[in-house]
Amino acid sequence: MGTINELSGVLDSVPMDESSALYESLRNHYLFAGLDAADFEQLAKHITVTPLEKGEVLFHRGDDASYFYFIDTGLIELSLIAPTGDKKTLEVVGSGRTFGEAVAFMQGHKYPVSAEALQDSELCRIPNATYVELIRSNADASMRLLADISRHLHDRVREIEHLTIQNARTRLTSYLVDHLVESPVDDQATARLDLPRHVIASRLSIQPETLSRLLRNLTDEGIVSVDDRVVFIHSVSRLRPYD
Amino acid sequence: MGTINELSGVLDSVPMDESSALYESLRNHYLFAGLDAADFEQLAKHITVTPLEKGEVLFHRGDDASYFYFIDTGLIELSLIAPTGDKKTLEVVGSGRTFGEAVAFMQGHKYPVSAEALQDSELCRIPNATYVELIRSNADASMRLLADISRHLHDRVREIEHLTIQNARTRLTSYLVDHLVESPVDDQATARLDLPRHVIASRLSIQPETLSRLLRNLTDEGIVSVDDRVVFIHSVSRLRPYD
DNA sequence: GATTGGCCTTGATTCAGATCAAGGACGCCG
DNA sequence: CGGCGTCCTTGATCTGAATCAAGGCCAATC
Repeated sequence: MGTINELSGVLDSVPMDESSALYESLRNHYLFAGLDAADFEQLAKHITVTPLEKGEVLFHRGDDASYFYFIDTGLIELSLIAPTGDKKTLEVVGSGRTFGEAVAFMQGHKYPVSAEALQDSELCRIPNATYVELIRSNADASMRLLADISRHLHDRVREIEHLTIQNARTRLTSYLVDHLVESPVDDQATARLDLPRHVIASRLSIQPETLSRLLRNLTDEGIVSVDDRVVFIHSVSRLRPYD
Repeated sequence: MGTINELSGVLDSVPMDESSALYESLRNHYLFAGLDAADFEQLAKHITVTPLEKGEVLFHRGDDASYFYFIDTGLIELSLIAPTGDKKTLEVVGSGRTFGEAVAFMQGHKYPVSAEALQDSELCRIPNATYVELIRSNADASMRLLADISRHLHDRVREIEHLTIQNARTRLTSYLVDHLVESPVDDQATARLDLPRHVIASRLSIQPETLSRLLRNLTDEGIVSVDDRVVFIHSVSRLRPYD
């Protein structure tokens, strides 16, 4: 697994093409939609596009944070890493989403998590300082950013809840209902496990072996059927008895 | 343990006295310091003062959130409560601090935690809507609020780190060094356990029995001495070998 | 077709921390 | 003084999930 830092990454990065589809999708992202055209154009001048290969680390926890990122294509894992090497995946972020934007306002300006590519990816690198300057004078964008960061905060509170007052099995069943391909019909539904098992296990704060055993238990109890990455849920209500 | 809701609480609440020391301490709080005098005066008209007795619940997780709070005196516990009745204390907030301010920007406007008084307390109730309206037109206050909520977010990430890649003993030693009465001298220091043991245990996501045993282990190993609420640390470096 | 390596599952065992049960130690109140 | 409630500690036992160890499955490569 290679490691790059933000500086070396700059070597591969190029200015963003101002007439690209990427430019438009950034423009429409809710963190930028509140900016007026002139402001956004100004910001765009400072945005560069960088590729990141699968397995490469964009930044480590504790690195100085001068940028946040928008994912054009690919998949980025945000995680905490113990001195022992154990890893806890906090979040996996995909195309069209941003990560690292909350760090711009933290004292110290260090990333609180590490970021690694789970797939070959294309990222837009947005300088914190420029963005902060712009939204300072833009109430609409400020409000959107406040809502965005508040949502992150709420997500973390839910995560802590799962970790402390729920057990591994409940975390898995929550994960399953959060990943349904469509709404349940007739108390039945299908979930897709679109990530490697070990990444899902880390997200749930369990070992891959435990994930395997829990899925087996649910299968043995006749609650689900597992076929590779597809989990067919025979009874959502039996899967989640306390809803 | 009594339970009130925000509505019934209103009965006891009174408008804030505009020439009180309380008015000044609110004025100087960083969430309000960014407002100009006229704006703050406007906001103050909507702020009321409410007493809360020890054991009373101010709001439950899931309640509609229309207010956030500033603590004049007292101690408020913010917690998650499982259907089984198990409780996880997320944070204990004391005089001069606010809680619930991030909720104003969340979709749904529900409190993600419950709030209960650990001591008789005096709170200022600040209406979200009024505050949000004011900071919308105040870049400085917006930036402070962004920093505030980002710090909360960072705290939660650290909490998750403690819960997932550290064990109970490490959580306790972290708690101890976070609660030193002054900086270590000569590798020695003193920590105060200012909360009831069961509240500390909940904050650390362990049982009171486990807390007791861990303190005993540290004592047996000669690393600390415990005298009621005071923990004397004979060797900070032995307490925290990985710093 | 054999070999290698990545990924996942399965079984056996261990362990950290919870739970259950039984006392202290203290303050408070009659 | 004795009784009582609250809070904390201690010991014995249990258990959910981790760890250790082995093997299965499949795709890529030679």
